[in-house]
Amino acid sequence: MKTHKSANFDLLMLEKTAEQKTNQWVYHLLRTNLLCGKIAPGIPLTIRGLAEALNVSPMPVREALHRLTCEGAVEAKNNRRVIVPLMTAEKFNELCEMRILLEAHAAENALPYIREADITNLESIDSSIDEAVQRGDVEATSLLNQEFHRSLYSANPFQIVVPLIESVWLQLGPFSRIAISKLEKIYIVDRHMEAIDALKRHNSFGLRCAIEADIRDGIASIKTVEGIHNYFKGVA
Amino acid sequence: MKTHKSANFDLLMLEKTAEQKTNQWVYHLLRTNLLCGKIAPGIPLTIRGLAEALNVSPMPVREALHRLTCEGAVEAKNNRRVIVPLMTAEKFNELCEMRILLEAHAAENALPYIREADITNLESIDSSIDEAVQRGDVEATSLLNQEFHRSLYSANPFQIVVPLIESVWLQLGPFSRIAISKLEKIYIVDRHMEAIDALKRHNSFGLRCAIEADIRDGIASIKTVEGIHNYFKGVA
DNA sequence: CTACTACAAATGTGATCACATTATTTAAAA
DNA sequence: TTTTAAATAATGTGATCACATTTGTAGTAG
Repeated sequence: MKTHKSANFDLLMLEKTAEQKTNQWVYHLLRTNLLCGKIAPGIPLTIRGLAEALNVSPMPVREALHRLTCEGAVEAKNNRRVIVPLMTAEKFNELCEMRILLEAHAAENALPYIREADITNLESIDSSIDEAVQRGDVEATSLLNQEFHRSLYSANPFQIVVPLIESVWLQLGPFSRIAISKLEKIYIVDRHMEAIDALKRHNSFGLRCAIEADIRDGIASIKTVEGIHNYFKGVA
Repeated sequence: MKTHKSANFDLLMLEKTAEQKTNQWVYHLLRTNLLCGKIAPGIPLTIRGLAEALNVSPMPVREALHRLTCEGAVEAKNNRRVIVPLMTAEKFNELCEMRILLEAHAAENALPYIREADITNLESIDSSIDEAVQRGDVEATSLLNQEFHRSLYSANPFQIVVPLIESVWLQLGPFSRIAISKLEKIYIVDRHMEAIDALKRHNSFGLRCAIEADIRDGIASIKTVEGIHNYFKGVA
């Protein structure tokens, strides 16, 4: 029996597919948990603790944590601790501006490559989001929402912006969860529908507006949350 | 005597400072070599080969290569090879657009935080660039040029965009070297001077224009290079 | 001379260990 | 009871090893 420190992480597990290496599995698992806000800011993530919690050797966890660090998802303090970074109001604003800047650009540059199959796919994802919202599944809603955006931007085969966008998402992680959990169903669906309509009409400006509005809706909904200030830095 | 594979990498060495860990040293060394184009696209980078060339154990190289992979500086093929990715015309255009988008934004958001000390620092860097250009030192010019831009954008203490910009730089790495090597001295200095002037006058739009022009000059100079097509994918 | 097969070398991944550094607990003193 | 100091536990880093997979090279058959 390990008498270590009872590393009880409350993680949502993913099954490890056969073709993916252990480090990829660990990376995607941690990443998913960060993106849907399952790991709270401030608590330290340790290599050995996670390794024990996931029943793997420390090595894959080490690589996954390093990768998440360089993507900005977690922060390596100088005192040898890795934590989910605390949010500040200024950083939050910068991240939101960055989302709009990058995603509006990505959407416009994806538009010329959109085919009917892509639109069908997006509509399918959107209806999945609808289901997830109706059954109150916050994690699924958050992840499906990201899949919607990523699928749209990835239609451009020469795109290099998605990794940058995902880095921003990772840094917004815990907050996007709050946003989605408080979000009225109507807003999300509407904006995604607007985006799909713009795609069908090859309307570049309309697409940009829909994406921007979708993001701003999320931001606005965050700011209406009652105890939102408690999630910012400086408050325990 | 190791009879391995004579891993002769032509790297420009950096001295390992006392306070930095081995993996950080390896990372910065490889990064610097990639940024100034010392490592040509296509050739495979191996953990053991680099470890032998740098006289370190494979472990720090492993971490450095993983980090560079997730930053897009090198590409991990599905067969187990890590190479400097080959450039395509479309990808090049996307990267250039991304530079302008991100750096113009970064410059504008840095402007309110610029102090006289920052301007003095930028002028100092600019004169160093001048010296490097005059003595024909391509690597130094490339690195100093990046330092100019990074220093400018980093004036904003809440900035989160510099890591994204650096990722784009890394992906443009080998090409920026070509650009700088062919660049007329006048252009660089002029644009940087324009930027500094705009800073002094707190002229946001002027700053944006100067940065955009600086980037576009670099792109334009690349496109005038004679054998530039040889550096794109598809040509040996 | 070319194409396919088998053997050998090399590679990335994961595991385990040693060590210096840091965090946490325990004990003592005020 | 509070503060300080020593001792103990835990951590990240780097090194080495084992193993499955892939690459590269001879060697053979056609």
